[in-house]
Amino acid sequence: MKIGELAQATKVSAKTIRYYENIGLLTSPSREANGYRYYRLHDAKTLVFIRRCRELNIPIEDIKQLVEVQHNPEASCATVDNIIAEQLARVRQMQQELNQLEQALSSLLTSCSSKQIQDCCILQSLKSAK
Amino acid sequence: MKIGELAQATKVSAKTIRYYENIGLLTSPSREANGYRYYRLHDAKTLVFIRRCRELNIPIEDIKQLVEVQHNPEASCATVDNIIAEQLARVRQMQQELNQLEQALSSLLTSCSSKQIQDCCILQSLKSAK
DNA sequence: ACTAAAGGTTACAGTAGCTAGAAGGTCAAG
DNA sequence: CTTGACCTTCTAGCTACTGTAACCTTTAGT
Repeated sequence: MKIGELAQATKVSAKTIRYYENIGLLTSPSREANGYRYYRLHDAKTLVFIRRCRELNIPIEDIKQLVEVQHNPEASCATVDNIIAEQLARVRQMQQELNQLEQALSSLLTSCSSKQIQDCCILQSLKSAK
Repeated sequence: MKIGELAQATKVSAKTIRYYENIGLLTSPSREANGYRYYRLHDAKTLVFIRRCRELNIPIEDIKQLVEVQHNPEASCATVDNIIAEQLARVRQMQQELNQLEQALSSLLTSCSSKQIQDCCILQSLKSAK
């Protein structure tokens, strides 16, 4: 299949597919006589795997490892485990930070009933200490 | 004060201060005879305001508006209100997405007790449809 | 046969918000 | 007089793409 077809099949844009090849996340496919990239079913599978990982916000460098580790089926499962655990920790950290942010912003928003900048409580809050 | 002193006083790195000047978030300060940047108290206040906004993850373009609007104290408060409301909406959106992510990752993590990649349930989950 | 649209190719630049590094000038202390 | 801590400018790198330009190939319609 050509890159456009692969893009449609996997819901990853052609641009992104070329980008993934560029950075070495996808192996370079063979080319047709006209220079067009020619993909097999296997490539589609890999690409869908990659898309799922990206939807989970797993960084590309980690996805590289996940893809590579699948090439030797006797490798230990620990790598996979570690990567997922790390992502989970990252996500939980972000959740905490976002909760604090939500607090701060929503208390800012409820505080101001002024019409003019000079009396704006929001700005006052942002100027003064935490 | 020189840039290093300003950096210490505001807890914004000198590098970042120059960057802010570059992108037009901070106005260019006057220079001493040797070419060093020379800052006043006012600059420190502005910079602290900016730091607080950044801690709330407010994008630089929005902070620009918040800084500018303070120059005419009779302007309407609505701009400020809108910006904060927008940020809050963004944060709440991210909270939702992160919650889903957390769900997905933590259910992945509890699922695998295999030792070898070929039997790894995590990879299996990532390969199959949602 | 001609043409226009829809695909493909490369390469370079831009996004956000910095951070790191190189190569050099200035200043105070020992 | 030299060392070290500052300061200066400029360029490049980070993540994960996306946009744009300039060009080539294939396919469908007239």
